[in-house]
Amino acid sequence: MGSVKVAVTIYDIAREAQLSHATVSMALRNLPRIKAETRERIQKLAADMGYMPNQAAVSLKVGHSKQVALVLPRLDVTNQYSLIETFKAQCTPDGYQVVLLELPADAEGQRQTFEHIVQNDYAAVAAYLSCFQTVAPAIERLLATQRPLVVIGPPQDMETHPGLFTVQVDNLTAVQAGLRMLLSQGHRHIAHTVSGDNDSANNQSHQIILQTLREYGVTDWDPAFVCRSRRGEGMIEDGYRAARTLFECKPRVTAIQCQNDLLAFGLLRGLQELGAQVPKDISVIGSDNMLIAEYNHITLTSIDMRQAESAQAAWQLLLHQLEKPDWDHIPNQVLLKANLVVRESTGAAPAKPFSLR
Amino acid sequence: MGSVKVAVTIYDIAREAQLSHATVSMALRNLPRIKAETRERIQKLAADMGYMPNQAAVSLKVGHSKQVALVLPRLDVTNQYSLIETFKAQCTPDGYQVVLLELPADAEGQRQTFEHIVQNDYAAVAAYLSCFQTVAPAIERLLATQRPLVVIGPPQDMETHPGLFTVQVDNLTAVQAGLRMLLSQGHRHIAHTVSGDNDSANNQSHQIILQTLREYGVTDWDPAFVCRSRRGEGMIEDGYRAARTLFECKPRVTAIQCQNDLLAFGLLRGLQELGAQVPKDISVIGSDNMLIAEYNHITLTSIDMRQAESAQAAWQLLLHQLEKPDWDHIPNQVLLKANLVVRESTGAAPAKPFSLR
DNA sequence: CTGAAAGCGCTTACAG
DNA sequence: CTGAAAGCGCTTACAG
Repeated sequence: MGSVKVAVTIYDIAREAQLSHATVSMALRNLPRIKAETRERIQKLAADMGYMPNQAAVSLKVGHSKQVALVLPRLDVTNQYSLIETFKAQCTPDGYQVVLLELPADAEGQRQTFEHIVQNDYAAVAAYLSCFQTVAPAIERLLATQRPLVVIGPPQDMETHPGLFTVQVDNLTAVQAGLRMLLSQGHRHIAHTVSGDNDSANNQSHQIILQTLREYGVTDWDPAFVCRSRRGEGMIEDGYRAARTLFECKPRVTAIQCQNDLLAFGLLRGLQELGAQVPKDISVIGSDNMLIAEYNHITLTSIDMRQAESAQAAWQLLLHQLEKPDWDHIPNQVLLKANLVVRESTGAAPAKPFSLR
Repeated sequence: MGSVKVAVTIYDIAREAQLSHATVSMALRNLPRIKAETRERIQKLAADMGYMPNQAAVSLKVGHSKQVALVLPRLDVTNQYSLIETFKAQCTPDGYQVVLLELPADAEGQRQTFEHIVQNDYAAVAAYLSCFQTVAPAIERLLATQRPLVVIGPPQDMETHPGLFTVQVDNLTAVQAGLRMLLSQGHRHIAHTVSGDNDSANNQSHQIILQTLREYGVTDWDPAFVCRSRRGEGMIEDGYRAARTLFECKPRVTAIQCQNDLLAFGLLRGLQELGAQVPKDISVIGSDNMLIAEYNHITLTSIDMRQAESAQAAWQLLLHQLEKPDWDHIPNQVLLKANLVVRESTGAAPAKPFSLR
């Protein structure tokens, strides 16, 4: 039988130091009330004994921890890489630990995740969302706990709640810029991937596209290209499959705007296998501007969603609220604009649209 | 002033129900000791009042939570995607919440991360590591807390500790298989990327390569191609830069084995810009078998690190230990073998090695 | 400058 | 079947 080693507590230190546990607590927290000499003695003793504060006890007493939850919808993290990195790089120096939570796709899983957050005393919460509506009930629940909460993401369907901070990344302007570029290059039959999901960001992009096409007099063409798009890496495969379907459903297509770079990568491979050349036969635009977009065989025109800046803004909002809470204030909101990054995958419209065999 | 809303506790429910808080607690935990009628009444009341247990209090009392920490070295998660997904998919049905923690590259950051874990009552911990030595002190610290801990990863430098479970993925055999394939295809001047870091997995791969080359009588060639390789997405860029250097440092090279798919992707782009064709002029092997490897313009030969199976094995070990702890047992260990997946980026050696302009 | 006491919200023996 | 009590490890008024 191994001897059961129990964690050392302030009581153990107190006994050893012949002091009260309250004094030990204060000494460890470096309160000036305690004589410098005693403070040092205790701190040394604590270190020697391998003392580590029990955060559950601290949490229970003070009502919150030094942990910040970063909630992400599926960790298809390549495109969220800089978001996570930047967020972490900001929190750490301020003394907070970042904990990542994946938000499942199903409503029940989302409920559970937010329940977990409510039950554990996170100091603050940042959630990256591509669709607000589905998680609205869960968010509501969190808001009741009076802890700083920021929602980051493109959706324009975000609701304003007192106490809810938002960092919105407007991608509609960039989507429109991409479309206008294509139109100016002679494209008329431009497809836009739409997912079956209730993804508001995607829906809004589509509305803008419809509207812009109309402005340019394109009325005999339905841009909606419905294709399955799982979240996460599976999207690559979905894009791959979509290549063939694209020409079947939209025979005259010469350009396509994808909702995601992963989908675009899969699509590029699919197009290659069909013998369609990019951008000679068909132009492709992605979204998220993953680093790999810049290093692909055919570099990918994409939309930079300003992940790093979002993370920065999000943490600033949270930190401000953590340092001087002000709950009866109008919800604070940061707006960023996504950028179109033009690369090799887009070009002049072909004289004749590509067709299968 | 908004009214300060305090969370509802079992005392609030007790008052409302005219019962003791102990009874409420037991009723909520569904103990059969409490009359079914009262149980239901209380549970309904709790739901109506929006009661949520304070996990800090529970933790403090019972000594651990229902959270499992999954520690990953940098969330360059594309290649860890299936690991995370599989792990989560396993824990959730068993009633555990997975929390992701990123292990920083610096020793101090690693210490902090493990300190955080020790201080918070995670039920169990799984850590994916590519190098054991650097985190050994931090692991030591964790082991003292007597909570199930499993280390997943390729490093063969893992130490055995009582109470430490390991899931080792042997990639050496696959690395060797890749090399032998290249040799059999006529390659002799085969490079292998080595990072400056103290990455034991990488070092061991290199030893195997040296040895295998010697077995095949290749003694006039140093395979070591030192190239910077940051972790995370930056690796793509490092690979891109490496293309030019490769031909400068290793003029007769006809094949290269990369330590990571991201590095390989960057390299492929670099090679393309230099006018080197893959695999006609040079063969490339990656590692991790990211999904995108299969959909690249030139599909990438890579090494499948069996991430999903690792995650599965890891959770099985943890769960077993959580259900019937047995600390005085010899450390349990699972061994998986990585697979070489051959695709388009490798082929017969060229008659004449490629050279810059 | 230090200590005794109360309390954060829960669970679990121990009585009744 | 239910309740009163003790205690998990801390922090923070309140006394001295």
